[in-house]
Amino acid sequence: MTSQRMVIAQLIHDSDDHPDVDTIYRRASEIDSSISLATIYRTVAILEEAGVVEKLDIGDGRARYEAAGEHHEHLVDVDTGDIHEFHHLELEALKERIANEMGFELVGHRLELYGRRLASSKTSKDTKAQD
Amino acid sequence: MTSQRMVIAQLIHDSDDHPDVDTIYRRASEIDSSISLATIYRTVAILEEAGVVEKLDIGDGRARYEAAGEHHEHLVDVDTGDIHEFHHLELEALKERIANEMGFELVGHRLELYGRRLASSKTSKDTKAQD
DNA sequence: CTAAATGCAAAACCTTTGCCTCAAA
DNA sequence: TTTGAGGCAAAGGTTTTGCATTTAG
Repeated sequence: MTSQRMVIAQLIHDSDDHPDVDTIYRRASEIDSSISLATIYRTVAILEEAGVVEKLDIGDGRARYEAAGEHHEHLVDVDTGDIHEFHHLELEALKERIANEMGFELVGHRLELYGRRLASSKTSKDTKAQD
Repeated sequence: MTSQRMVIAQLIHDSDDHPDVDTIYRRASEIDSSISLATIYRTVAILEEAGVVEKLDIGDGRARYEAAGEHHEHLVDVDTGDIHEFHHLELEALKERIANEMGFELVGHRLELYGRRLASSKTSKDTKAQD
């Protein structure tokens, strides 16, 4: 509705990395220098609530955000901090099945793999699992 | 080595829930009222480093700890906040395989499922997946 | 015009750290 | 005694909030 909100939503949508709030703040400031940190926090909360963005927690103590959409998982390169996305149907199904086996309906999940690049794949920076 | 450290280690080992630092602090205080919060933080960090306890992050902004040992995953009941543990070999293998497919050696992972108890299982409070 | 959103600054939370004291070996 | 651990309180980093002001509809 407001211009700030559009700037922030657009910005997250255009980001193909996984910016934390401070990064979003800095990028938003370049577009509208009057935007405040508080607005970033309030807006990402609203956007998340609305299902427009998704919060990501890779365990470094601050929230990251990405555009919502095709749900994918994240593999964090422990040496570089790079986040690689992947999508795995078998995994999706398995999570669901496990929840059901335990008597639950799966309403959400959080998964991050932490890995170190194998020597044999050092040459390919963009190896992806089935996607 | 010190009495405080033993109290804390013992306490976490005896807890079958997943206490956060403040809870550990309160429980430890009952045993030794002179223990300080700083010591809890320093000690859990050391115990984690030593592989004696494991840090758990269920996304509520504070760290929880449990005794290390058989690695299991957690399913959080979104209605009650209860944490249910499960162990699933197929999942273990799949995570490893996905990392490898992406050219990584899996060095860690984090998984939580968030679920709502199915009506059909409302009677059983202790349903477990294969374990 | 009216309600909602923003900015600013203060506060709330969890966690870490400096420094001096105390305890273990 | 000597080194490491603990207590206390202050500081750090991230996120939230109160309140007055501005903006959208």
